[in-house]
Amino acid sequence: MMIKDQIEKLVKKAIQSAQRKKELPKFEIPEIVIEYPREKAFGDYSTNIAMQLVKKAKKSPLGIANLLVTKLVSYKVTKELFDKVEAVKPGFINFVLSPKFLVEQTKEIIKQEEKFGKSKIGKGKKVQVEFISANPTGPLTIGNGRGAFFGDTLTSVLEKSGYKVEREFYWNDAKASTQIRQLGESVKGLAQVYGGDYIKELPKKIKKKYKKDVKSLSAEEAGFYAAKIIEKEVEDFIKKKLKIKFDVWFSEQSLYDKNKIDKVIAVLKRKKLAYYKEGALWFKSTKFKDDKDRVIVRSDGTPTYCLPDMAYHKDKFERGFDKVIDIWGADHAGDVKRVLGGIEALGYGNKLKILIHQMVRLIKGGKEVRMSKRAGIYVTLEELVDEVGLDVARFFFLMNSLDTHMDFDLDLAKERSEKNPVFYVQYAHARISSILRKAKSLKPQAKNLELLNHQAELNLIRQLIKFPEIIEDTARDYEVHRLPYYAMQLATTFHDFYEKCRVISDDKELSQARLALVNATKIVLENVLGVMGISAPERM
RNA sequence: GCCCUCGUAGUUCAAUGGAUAGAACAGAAGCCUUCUAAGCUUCGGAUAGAGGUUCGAUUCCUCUCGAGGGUACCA
Repeated sequence: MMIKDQIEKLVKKAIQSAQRKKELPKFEIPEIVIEYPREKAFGDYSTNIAMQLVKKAKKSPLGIANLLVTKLVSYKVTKELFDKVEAVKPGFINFVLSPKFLVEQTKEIIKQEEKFGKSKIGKGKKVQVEFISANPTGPLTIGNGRGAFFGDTLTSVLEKSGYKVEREFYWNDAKASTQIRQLGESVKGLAQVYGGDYIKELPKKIKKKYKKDVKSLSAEEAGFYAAKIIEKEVEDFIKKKLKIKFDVWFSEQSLYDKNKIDKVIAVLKRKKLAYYKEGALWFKSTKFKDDKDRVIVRSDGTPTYCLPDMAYHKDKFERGFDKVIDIWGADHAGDVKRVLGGIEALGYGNKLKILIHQMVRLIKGGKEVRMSKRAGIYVTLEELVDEVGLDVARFFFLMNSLDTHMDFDLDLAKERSEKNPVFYVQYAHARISSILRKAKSLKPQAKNLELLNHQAELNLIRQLIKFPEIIEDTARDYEVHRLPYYAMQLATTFHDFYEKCRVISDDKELSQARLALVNATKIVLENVLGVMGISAPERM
């Protein structure tokens, strides 16, 4: 059990005990939040429950805190876990972990190795995460980088938390869609909807691979073949350069081929959620909190994108996922209500979670440049990765919360890449590896750990044992940017330990203990970097 | 117009309603005869503005200003 949960339990027990003895009136106990205090002086964990109970208990916050602390310190478990539990104005209860407990945890880390941080909160649950899902009309841009690295890392976090996870990429490759037709027109040279050099190359590639002359193809077919070529290139790029593995590459066209589109229409009609107006078929999405009803089949008989969207999500749920997470850019934020309404209409309730990331603004020479795939103005993700390296690119994007509107300056990114904090974290790992190489004769094992009593040593352990909580919190709230910040904090704590405590010395027993701690740190660093898809170098 | 995000240090970003708002980069000053100085130590520097709710607001509510996105029988 995680230490946070244990504290929560203990506090709850203390409140209940006080209630039984009529020291506190009867009331329903609210959720007990355990947090990390900002200041080290306030201990390792802290709760504000006393202040929350003021109204219910009709007592002063500090009075409640003191009462609870009296109860808490009388418990046997408390004595084992904590050095100090104290009530502090204005009414916080602070917990300081005991060195004994910290040392025990270090053993646990070494024992569990790469399994450290795993939990069972997702046990038995199947989750699908769909991300990137860029249109097959051109290469991935830096804008796609956000969803790419976020999605990849989130799935790793979920896997570590016990979920069975599938990664899926959705290709909007339907011949009936406007963009594929327009792509075809661009390739045939009939229109210039999509620009960029790669468009000019496509007729040759189509000829080579499919033995077709684009001139003899319809716009739809030319677009479809062009899309297939682009898809292949993007898939290779994602696999080889981004090192992201998707389990499923889903084709929108397949929904048409398998008549899944018509089935949605049938369901909506049966549920009386579709109606004809002005020659078009409308979905009554206002019934599901959408701002207005949406056309699903145009008066010319072709479906709008709403329909395949619904069919696609219906298909996902028919595959038996307990939860489906979609990661979209803010340019699709307007579709959220409609899609949620759509799946509710089809009977899949609230199993869908849509995460929106804000756009990446491209800055050049201090000025914003409008990115446009259509106009061929953009920075590709490949350019960025080639320029700064995958580790830097991943860390850079992962550091931002999805809500942040990112300003991206390629020149600045290049200039700053060598100072990217990812190196700071990796350097900690390289230092550790170096120490372990030097100490080959002394095998790092969980021996003499009780000798670890220096503040720098204990602080390091404190950071290490946060890792499972970091993973669990992230699996719950999807705030993935927590990970890089944790990694930096852990590196800082390690570097501090390194400055203050020499690992290999004449004192063999202390050396062994410190080597064990260093080894535990290596394990956690590899874990957190691994989850983020970032390498942990042995040397730098 | 309406809807969704966002506005924090010179810059790029953090901060489940909590205690003295944190980092990194940039700037100033120090630290290598000892396990990697890609490191460590110290200093200066910020919540767009105005109200409100709360014991307590960067966080919640209202308004103003500013930025991005969306508002199609385009995707």
